[in-house]
Amino acid sequence: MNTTSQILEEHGIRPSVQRIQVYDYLLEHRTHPTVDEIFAALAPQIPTLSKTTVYNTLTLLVEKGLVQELNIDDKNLRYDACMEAHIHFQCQRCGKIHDLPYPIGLNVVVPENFALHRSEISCYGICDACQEQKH
Amino acid sequence: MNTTSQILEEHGIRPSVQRIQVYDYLLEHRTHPTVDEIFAALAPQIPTLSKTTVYNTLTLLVEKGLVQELNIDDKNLRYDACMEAHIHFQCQRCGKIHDLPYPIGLNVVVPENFALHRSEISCYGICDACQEQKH
DNA sequence: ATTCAATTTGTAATGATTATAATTTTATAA
DNA sequence: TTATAAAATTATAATCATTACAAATTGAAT
Repeated sequence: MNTTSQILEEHGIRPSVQRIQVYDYLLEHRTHPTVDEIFAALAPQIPTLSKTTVYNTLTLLVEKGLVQELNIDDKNLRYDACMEAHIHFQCQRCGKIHDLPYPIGLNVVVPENFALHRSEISCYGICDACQEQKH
Repeated sequence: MNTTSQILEEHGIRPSVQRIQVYDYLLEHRTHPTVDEIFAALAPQIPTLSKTTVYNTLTLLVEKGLVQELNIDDKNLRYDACMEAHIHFQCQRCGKIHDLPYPIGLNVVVPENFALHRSEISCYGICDACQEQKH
């Protein structure tokens, strides 16, 4: 098994404490957190941590293909360390983002003269937990 | 045939000059414009126009189901008066957003206890025009 | 130990969006 | 038509996520 540090190195990222912790946080919390949430979670453990570093680190992780950036939320960018094919569902009541399986048989195709780098499928509605509380 | 004014009324929107022009602009410009682009285009024709009004109008048009709000661009919200099933492609070089046909046979499904209101498919890559210029 | 590059940090700037309150317009009805 | 209330628009200020920038720190290499 690989340590987080090794995974970073394999992807050409020097494994600083900050980078390890940010990536670890994303690996362990599949909540699609915002920058603020990541910063708030790590700040106690890394007292000198700067929010700029969280931004820089996430940009780097995305560039190196370890993390994906989600545009699903119109307020904040969100980050996801799961790179397997899946789609997202944001609850319009609680705001939480849930993973959903990738639609079977779906193959996003673009015209010949377009080069497709990535695609993102975002769903919006009311999640299971919020449905129950309805009243 | 229906005038823009009539369409607005049918959707419970009082057809003010500002609302007609914003909606008309979206109907005639399938460029998925930002609020700023819409404002800049209409300001000459409506000298007193306020950007707040453009925001308010777009929110209203979205609420009433005449326009959809796109999260595809991480910088700005974008608006689209086309409500037919289709997906979007943003060029990572020029930033333009192109319409693409909805993938055949695709049916986005969510678990039973989730209520799906809408979904959005966003593609990223290099568009046809930018491919050619490559060098 | 010294030097250079990479990384982190703090602060300030930017810019999109929202909040708020005042003003104007529109509809209604006395 | 005039008075009044509601709706819509406007201008301004506030908020807040993100980016820019420069200084400080760390790490690696000679």
